[in-house]
Amino acid sequence: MPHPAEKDNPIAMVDRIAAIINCVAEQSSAISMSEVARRTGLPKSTTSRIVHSLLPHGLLEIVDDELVLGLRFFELGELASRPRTLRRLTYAHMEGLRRVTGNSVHLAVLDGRHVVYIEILRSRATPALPSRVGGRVPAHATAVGKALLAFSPPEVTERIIEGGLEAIGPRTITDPDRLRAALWRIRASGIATEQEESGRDSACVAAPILVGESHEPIAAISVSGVAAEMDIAGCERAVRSAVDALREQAALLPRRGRTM
Amino acid sequence: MPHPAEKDNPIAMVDRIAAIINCVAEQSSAISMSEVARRTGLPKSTTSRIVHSLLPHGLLEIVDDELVLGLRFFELGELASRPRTLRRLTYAHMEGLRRVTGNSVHLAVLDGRHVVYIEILRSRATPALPSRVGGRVPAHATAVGKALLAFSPPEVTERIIEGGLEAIGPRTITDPDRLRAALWRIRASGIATEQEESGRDSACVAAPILVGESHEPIAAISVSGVAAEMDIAGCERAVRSAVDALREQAALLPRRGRTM
DNA sequence: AACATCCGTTCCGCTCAGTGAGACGGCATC
DNA sequence: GATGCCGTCTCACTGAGCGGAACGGATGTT
Repeated sequence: MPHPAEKDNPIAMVDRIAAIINCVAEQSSAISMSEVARRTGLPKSTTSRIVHSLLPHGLLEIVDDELVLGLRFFELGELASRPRTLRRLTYAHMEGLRRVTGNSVHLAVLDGRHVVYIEILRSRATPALPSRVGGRVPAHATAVGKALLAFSPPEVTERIIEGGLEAIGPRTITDPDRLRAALWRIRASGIATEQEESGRDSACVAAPILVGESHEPIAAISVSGVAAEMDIAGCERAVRSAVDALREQAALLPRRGRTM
Repeated sequence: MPHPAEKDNPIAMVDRIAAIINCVAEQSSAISMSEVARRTGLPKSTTSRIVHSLLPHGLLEIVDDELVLGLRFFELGELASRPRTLRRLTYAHMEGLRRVTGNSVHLAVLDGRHVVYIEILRSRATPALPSRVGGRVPAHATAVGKALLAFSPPEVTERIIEGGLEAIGPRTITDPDRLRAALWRIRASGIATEQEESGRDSACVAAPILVGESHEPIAAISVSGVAAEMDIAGCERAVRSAVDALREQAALLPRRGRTM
């Protein structure tokens, strides 16, 4: 669930369509129409009608009498400008970080209470990471997320804290005041770290890419690896120099979009 | 325009939504709301209302008071199962083709009268290709497209021919009977070639990935490069052995989805 | 200053697009 | 042949969505 559907939407139809698409998307494999109807709470006849309206646009497809996301999403995903330009402009620096540190490098943006991974460069030294391009993880439980939250407007962070801090790793920060303190220190140092907060044995060093006079955090870059094997200080220096270099391209970097 | 919107849709709302999204997608940069209203022919008030319903779902974003595709499309694009499994299963063979031939390798599927590129491995020998992952090109003008059409049901091909054969390269086949003859030969040989049909100096050798007893063409792989420098016969052999190897994974390969 | 555009948003009475309970036919499984 | 689940279709009802018009703001023009 990306956005908590804030207010009452003037067009209920859009919410129904989104519910169906999200339902199909959440399912890793295919899903039957009745199952979609059951999970969304929509009547079967309504579900059937909407699904058949989405098919000719390529937004959904039927494979073996079951629903999957359509090819059109693949196309539109490649056209989405923000992730694409972000990828393009940061790629060289990410590749450099991987080479220098020998660890995996992540690029993520903040979206509601989650971070979404835009690009991941994997290293042999840090295999089997659960992260996935396009994947979504609670922001407070990752270094990139904390880096972004630390420089976001306070009300954004508070809203997330109020929503509850779910533990996803052995040492995820779940106490509001501990998180506030951590964010404060990150805001002072410009660097966020994480150890076993997002998963067992994980460690991560991240920094936000800040642009403009308002220091808007448009994305964050991290270096992550196995906790015991990482040179934290070295990674900090490397990440810091990468985001500093990126600030010089600030004019080209895509701003965060409003979604409300 | 992906699909010609075949029949009258029972839900007009979906068509409006799709029209707006397609309009934003076609624009490489951002686009104003009034401009969307103008191009789609929708009233301004209607456009405004629908756009504001799409925002909270992350399907659209507002950047500098202009519309762009939302982050959600990026996420959903990465989740679309057909392109993703196709990519994963063919990657090793594509990489092998690039190594052996030294040229660029394309993977594409048929969608209506176009092919959509699912994966592209570029080679230094063939720079500056206009093709793009997620990009869309008229099927009859490319080797991959002809490979797919040759093994598609005749009515599919005839529908495309009836729609007119647009020229996009110096030697694009625009005559219906010449195309029918070409497809016939491709169907016999299992290999499609192309020289300056999709662009100046381009040359391409493609073969369809056929699965099942019905020989359903789920995708096609091609090797492309500069016309004058290519070893056509060598590429044919290489491509043929790649798709033959892929047929053995037939059970894992994703079927084409129905969209009607 | 006054005027002219063009922008996006909001208002509000009308109406037809979309609803959804229920019936239906098909296809397994018991 | 009975039961259960599937997806589709029908159809009378109604309220969700429509869209012309008015509005307020930003920007440019004379």
